[in-house]
Amino acid sequence: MPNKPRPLTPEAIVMIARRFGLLSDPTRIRLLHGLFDGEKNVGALVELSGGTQTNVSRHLQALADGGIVARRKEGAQVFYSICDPTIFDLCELVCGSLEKQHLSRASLLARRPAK
Amino acid sequence: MPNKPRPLTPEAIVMIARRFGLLSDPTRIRLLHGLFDGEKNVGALVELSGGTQTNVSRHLQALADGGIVARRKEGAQVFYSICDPTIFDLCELVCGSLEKQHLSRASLLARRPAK
DNA sequence: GTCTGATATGAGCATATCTGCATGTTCTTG
DNA sequence: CAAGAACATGCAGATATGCTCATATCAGAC
Repeated sequence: MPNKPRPLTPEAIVMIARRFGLLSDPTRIRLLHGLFDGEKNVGALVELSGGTQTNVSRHLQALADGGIVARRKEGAQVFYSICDPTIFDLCELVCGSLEKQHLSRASLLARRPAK
Repeated sequence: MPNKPRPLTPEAIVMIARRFGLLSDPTRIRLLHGLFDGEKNVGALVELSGGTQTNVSRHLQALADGGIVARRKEGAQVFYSICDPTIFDLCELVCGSLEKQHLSRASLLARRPAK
C-alpha cells in the first residue's frame, strides 16, 4: 500500500489547483522551457516563444505572481528567471507519464499483442 | 548546470499543458485525492467531494479521457480508480514547493531577518 | 413489462481565460 | 527638453470552462 497522502485541507487543494492552472497554458510552458538555461529579458522571450509582446508580458506576470518566476529590472529591461526549479521536475514527470500512456495505447493497436 | 531539458515539440507542449489543465480544478484534485486509497464508485465520490452528481460524473469523465483514471462498470455502478499514480508524485512536489514558498514569504515578514 | 437506483448527457447560463490593439509608463539617449 | 526602446496595462472580443437543471440511459428487482 502506498504512503498516506497529506491531509489536504480545502485551502491547500485550491492552492494546488491554482499552481497546476499556471502550468496549463502552452505559452507559459514554452516560456518556462525557454528560461531553463537562465534568465532572459522579455524581448528575448517574445522571440523565443513566437508570441506577441503583450501576451508574453501578461503570462510572465502570472508566473511571477504565482512565485514560479522572478523579476529583475535592469534599466529599461526586465529579466525573468526560474525561481522554483521543481517546475522542471513536474514537467519531466508529466512527459514520462504521457510517453508511457501513449506507448501503451499504441501497443493496443499493434498486431502483436502487448506483453 | 542542470541537465538539458527534453526537446519539447509544439505538440508535446500542448499535451503537457493539457495534462496540467486536468489538475487545475479543485474538484478534480479532491476526486483524485479521494481515490488515493483505492477505487470508488460515483456515489461514494459524490459524498466524499461534496459536489453534485452531475458535476462529479463530468469531472470523472474528463479525468478518464485524460488517462489519469480508469473506469470499471459493475452492474449499475461505475467504479473509478487511479491508473496514473504519477499524479500523486506531482501533487507531492507541488505541495512541497508551495510550502517552501510560503515559509520563505513568512520569514520576510518576521522581526528576525531570514537566515 | 413497470419501477427504482446509479450514472451519463444535452442545453443554457455565468464566469474565467486568452488574445490583440491601443495606450501608458519608465528608462535612456541626444 | 524630445524621441525612441522596452515593458506593462486598460479595454473589448472570442473562446473555454465549470455549474445546474432536466432528461436520458442502463441494470437490477419485482
